[in-house]
Amino acid sequence: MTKIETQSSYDLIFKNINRFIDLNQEEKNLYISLLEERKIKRNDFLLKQGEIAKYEYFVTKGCLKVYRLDNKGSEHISMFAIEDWWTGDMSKFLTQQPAIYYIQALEHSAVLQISKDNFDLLFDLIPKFERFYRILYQRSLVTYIQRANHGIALTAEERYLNFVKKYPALLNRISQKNIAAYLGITPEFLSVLRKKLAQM
Amino acid sequence: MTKIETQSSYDLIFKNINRFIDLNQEEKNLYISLLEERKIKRNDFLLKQGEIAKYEYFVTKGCLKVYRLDNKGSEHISMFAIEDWWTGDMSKFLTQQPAIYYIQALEHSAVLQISKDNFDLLFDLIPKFERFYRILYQRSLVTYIQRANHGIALTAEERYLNFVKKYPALLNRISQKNIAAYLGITPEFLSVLRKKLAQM
DNA sequence: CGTCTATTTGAATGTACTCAAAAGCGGTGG
DNA sequence: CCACCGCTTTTGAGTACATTCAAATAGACG
Repeated sequence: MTKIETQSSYDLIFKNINRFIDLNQEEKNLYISLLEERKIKRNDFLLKQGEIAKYEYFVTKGCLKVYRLDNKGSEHISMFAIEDWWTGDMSKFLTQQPAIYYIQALEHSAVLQISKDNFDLLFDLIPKFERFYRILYQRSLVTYIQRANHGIALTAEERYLNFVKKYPALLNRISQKNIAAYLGITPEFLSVLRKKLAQM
Repeated sequence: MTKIETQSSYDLIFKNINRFIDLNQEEKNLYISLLEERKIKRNDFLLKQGEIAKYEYFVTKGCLKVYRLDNKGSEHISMFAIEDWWTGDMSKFLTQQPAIYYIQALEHSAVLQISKDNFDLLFDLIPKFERFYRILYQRSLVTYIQRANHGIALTAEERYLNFVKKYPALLNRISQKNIAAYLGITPEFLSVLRKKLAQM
């Protein structure tokens, strides 16, 4: 039973990787040997600000938020990560410095994590992964360029409508407070917006 | 004379690429054969919204802005690109669809451009470039994640101060109108902010 | 030098925030 | 499985940040 579950979490990550590169069984086994499984209970942290960002994560179950606190103590969510998403504090993972982000579970969750050492090793052992990450980062970049532009160009209402359209599955899974922190507005104002939009 | 100038524009791009990978002379020659040189006069366009985004660009001289127009006709600048920077409309370059961005020269400029066909070919001919772009995109991603967070978390004043700190060289090179369009504020309000900051 | 665009200044307006308090909902322990 | 406690959401009043529109001044390029 445990074995079947384990197998299925690897199935998910290989299906993800297989979008861009093909791995043979030997390469898959090698890759698995570089990963660690980890379960996180609701509200627990995968990473806290100030800790060294030792790992990058692939979510196999549940839902997490990546956020930071500004100097006034307000929370700003950088991304939500659900099943089949990659996450981490990339800037500090690369340099192995203290993280500026918190990563917290919004539901009971499970991830596969890879350490910086193994990440570096990966490219030597299986050079194909250069291609995988090249394409993965390319796509992420497109998303973040758009998000950056939306942040400065759209009103709160337009950003909310865009979120609803882009991530309908997250709407019923994430609290309004967290959605507000993702959109960069107060929960009170999101409440006002939703009321107004419902009346239209 | 022309030959020396040509040589120096390639020097710049190889110095840039050499940050992450080493190329031998044969590989360099092959790479050069995939590039095209192009000069753009001040105010002319490298790309316009609606045109197919055929190329990615490396700036060897001058300064360009990448921007889009919203439904009200307001300009939103995604990035400035000066010497030694890569630019283009990445999302539409990858899919070879009509561009959503304009790319316009703010000064008389020169670029090296690579077509999508040659870009795809590049990874087959010189697989090392997977690594180069993996690292390049990784770093760009860090910048854009931060820019996305700043857009929703910081006030206009904080974003301006951050710009001044991060890109001091661009301050004396780019008009306030364009800086305002980059920061997502009106030129009038930037003028007010600067006056206030000067008095402090 | 002249023209066109950028910048400054000010008044009125709109968008989003803060603070406070009430109502609603959901997870946890019993 | 239910009831309670704590957190989330709603609602409202007052305020701050940033925009719009208009007009005057300054500055840059051909």
